[in-house]
Amino acid sequence: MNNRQERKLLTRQSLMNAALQWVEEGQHISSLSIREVAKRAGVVPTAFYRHFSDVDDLTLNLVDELSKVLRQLMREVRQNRNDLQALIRDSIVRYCDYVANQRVFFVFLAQSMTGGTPLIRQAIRSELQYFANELATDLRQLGLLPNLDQGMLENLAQLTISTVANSTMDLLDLPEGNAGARQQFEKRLRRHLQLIFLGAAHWQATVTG
Amino acid sequence: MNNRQERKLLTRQSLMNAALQWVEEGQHISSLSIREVAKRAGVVPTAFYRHFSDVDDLTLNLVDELSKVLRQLMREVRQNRNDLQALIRDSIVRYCDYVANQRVFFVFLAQSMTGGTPLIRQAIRSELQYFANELATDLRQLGLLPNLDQGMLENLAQLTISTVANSTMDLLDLPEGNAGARQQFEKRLRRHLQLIFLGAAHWQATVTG
DNA sequence: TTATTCTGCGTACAATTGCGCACCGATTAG
DNA sequence: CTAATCGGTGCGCAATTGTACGCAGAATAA
Repeated sequence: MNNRQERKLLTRQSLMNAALQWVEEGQHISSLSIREVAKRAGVVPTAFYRHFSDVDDLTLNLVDELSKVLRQLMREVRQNRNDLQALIRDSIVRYCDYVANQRVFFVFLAQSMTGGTPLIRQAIRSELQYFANELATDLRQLGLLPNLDQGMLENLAQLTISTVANSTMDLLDLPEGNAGARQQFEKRLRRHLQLIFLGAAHWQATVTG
Repeated sequence: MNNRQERKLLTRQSLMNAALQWVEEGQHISSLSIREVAKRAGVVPTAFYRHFSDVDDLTLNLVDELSKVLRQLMREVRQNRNDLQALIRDSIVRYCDYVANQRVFFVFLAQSMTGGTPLIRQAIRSELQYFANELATDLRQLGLLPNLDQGMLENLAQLTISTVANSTMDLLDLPEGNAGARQQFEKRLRRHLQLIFLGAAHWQATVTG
């Protein structure tokens, strides 16, 4: 047979996919049993333990795995532009498209952001912080917002990322195939980001609290 | 014996408290079984069905129940002020205090916001929208931000509410008893809200996208 | 080659699960 | 006072759960 590591990685992927499938059916990952996920992966229950110690462990690895993919997405969404308005608009459109095409993915992450163990939540928080840092770097390089010091730039980036991240569940819950609702959502999110960046553009030492 | 309805309401409360206790122990509400919650409530399993059809039903009622309490809190946090900066600062402090004193409460709501059934998520969304509307009304009455039309005022309120709501999980995950981290959190949230309201103050027809 | 190390399989068992049923005793309605 | 109502009890049963144990056969190491 093939390389043993490959085989192992394959069933590992099967288990992870089975877990995502569970989430896709509207279930919460925490209500997934070892037997159930093993059955869906086409594996005997005890085989599960060759890969993960329990469901929480699987979940944590799933977060790590999906984080890699997310970073790839973020690299694609990043784009050099000088027009902040167009940047906001295009980024939103791209992001929404991606979310729509990778529903399970984001449902799972949204669930885990508030539902997992503290360890899992921490992992997702780190990931969001990573994105915020990348955004802050981009914004600095673009040279817009020269009035912001490093600290405020980071605050701005954090707020931006968390605003987008936390709007994701709303996006996921939109009735599918309803283009109107989708456009309305995008417009609202755009307004929110515009508000934030407008505030950033006017930030001065005036606010000292 | 006492009034029958009172007795019934009492065990109903017991069941709800038992469910919250489950969450308090770090478990997710979706992994709660009827037998478990009944045991904790000091009731036989089948008695559960006299009150709820299943755990989802209990969860939904729990959301409704807690929403009432939340509205009460919000009324307390509301306060007439003319100084926007002080309003932001004080509201944050009050909110954080409340969250710290009612942990389970908010952990449960945060969980359900992303983890529950679509119905439950919808219920929480409605609640947040209610708060946003109240905030919008308040802002209008305060007469600050006369430059915003009704639509943008609602956008501002939505963004504010969701920013606070979504920062709650971060607050809950702060190491307890660490006043420094707590202050740092409050400062960050304050900066975020300041950014938003600064943007609102400068909002004009300039942005038309 | 031989020996070892894996990975998945099958069985097994006690604990827990949802839920149906009959029952009982107190409250309430007539 | 009588009878219906209704919330809680107790039992039972089939299904599902976590996890321990030994086994087999392939990949790897010697």
